[in-house]
Amino acid sequence: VAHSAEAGVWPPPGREKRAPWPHSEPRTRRICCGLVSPVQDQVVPTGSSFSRIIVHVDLDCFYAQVEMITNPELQGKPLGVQQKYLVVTCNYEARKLGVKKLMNVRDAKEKCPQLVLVNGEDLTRYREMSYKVTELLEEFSPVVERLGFDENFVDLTEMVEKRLQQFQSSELSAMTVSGHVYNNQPVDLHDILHIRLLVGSQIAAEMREAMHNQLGLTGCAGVASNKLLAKLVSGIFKPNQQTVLLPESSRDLIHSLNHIKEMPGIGYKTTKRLEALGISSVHDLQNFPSKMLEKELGISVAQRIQKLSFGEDNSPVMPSGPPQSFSEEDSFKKCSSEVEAKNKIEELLASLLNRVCQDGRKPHTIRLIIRRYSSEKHYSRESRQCPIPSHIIQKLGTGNCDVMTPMVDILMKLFRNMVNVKMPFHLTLLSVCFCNLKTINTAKKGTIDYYLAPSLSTTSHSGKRSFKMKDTHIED
DNA sequence: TGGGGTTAT
DNA sequence: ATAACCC
Repeated sequence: VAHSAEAGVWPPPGREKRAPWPHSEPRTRRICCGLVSPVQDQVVPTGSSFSRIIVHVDLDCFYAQVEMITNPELQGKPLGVQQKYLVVTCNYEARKLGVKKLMNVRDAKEKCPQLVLVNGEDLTRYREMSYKVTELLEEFSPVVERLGFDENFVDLTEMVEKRLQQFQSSELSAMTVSGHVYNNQPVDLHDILHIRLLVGSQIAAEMREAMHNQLGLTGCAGVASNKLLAKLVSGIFKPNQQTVLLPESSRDLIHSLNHIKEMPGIGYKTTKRLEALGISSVHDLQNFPSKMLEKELGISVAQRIQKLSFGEDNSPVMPSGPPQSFSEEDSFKKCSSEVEAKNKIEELLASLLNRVCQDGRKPHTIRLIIRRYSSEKHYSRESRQCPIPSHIIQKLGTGNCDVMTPMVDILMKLFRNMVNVKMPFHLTLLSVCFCNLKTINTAKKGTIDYYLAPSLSTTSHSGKRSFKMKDTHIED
């Protein structure tokens, strides 16, 4: 919330207009009587304490679980989910036999000849189940942030406060934790922070119960005072267990990390740069001179990750709402002709059109992404994007109009803008992305909303355009 | 490494 | 448009 502190409102600017979807409950809210903490410069709810109660919910081997629900005969057998030549995830039977995530299919079969493999390149069922989980959690409390398909953060601060207000003081001595306590730390029922975290652990248990009863899914949960700590503590007891972190054990938790690369928020690149500075442990990062770190990484990254090293994370749980983009991609050994590329692009686009149709909102931008073959060189993608012409946007929801042909034409223009088709080329990935999604305008003519609503179909009479001007220009 | 996602610059 | 991060 740091960037919206001056406005003093929830949610931060830019997120508040997101559509109420998949159901009509508000996805955003204003924290009642919010105030700005002089310490953290953050909007927080008023109440007995400034500290938040956050739960991180992490499904066990999610794709494998979905496959076992789809085909119950797979239950009890070692199961791997395959994408191309990789086992991207596997169930616990397979893990016991030595199969690891992202293991080569050949290595996995060698380790575990009985391994059953199912193809998981089509994410449709995983995506659908993923949103069912998020929706279920939103029923507990509307502020839910997705991280990938199988993890969610929920801000339980208000829910815990409400439960405590209903509480009889006579019940206090009977308060118990649900699940594990990190480090087996004793609970102090006189400590309000402990009490609030215990209530959080009870809500987390109810969430996991609901996931199991209503969706048949198991998972872990971690309860703590911020997202970083909740995420770290959720993984302590696996699978299908939960853990709460009491404040006195925060230091132990972050120092249980063996290397800074295990810190969520410190990725591949930052790890390399830190290592070049001689920083490899959490301790190293804590003790490194702040000014020097800022010079090396920039003030933003430096301050953020050094706070992380102390277990501090003031980032709010942002309600994810409906997706910001839809994409479909396919990787392959080789694509070296325009016809080949066109066929692949048509496949990707067909799937995307189905998805975008079901969503109801309309994308206003389309993007084509490629990966070129390069021996030994690391991972780089290139993309071109352009606005979707308004006459095509209009046709998007409507069934029998052919929207494929003009869209493929646009995509092939983007393609030729990136790839010189008169020269030999070698691609290993194609991806099509719809983004800049806008809700259909339901504002009534003559109302304020009608005139304030961004135009979806009429020509723009003002000089201002809502899209960015660096979009590639596609001539008809 | 796959097939997705997000935000910041 | 790219680069970083997440799963």
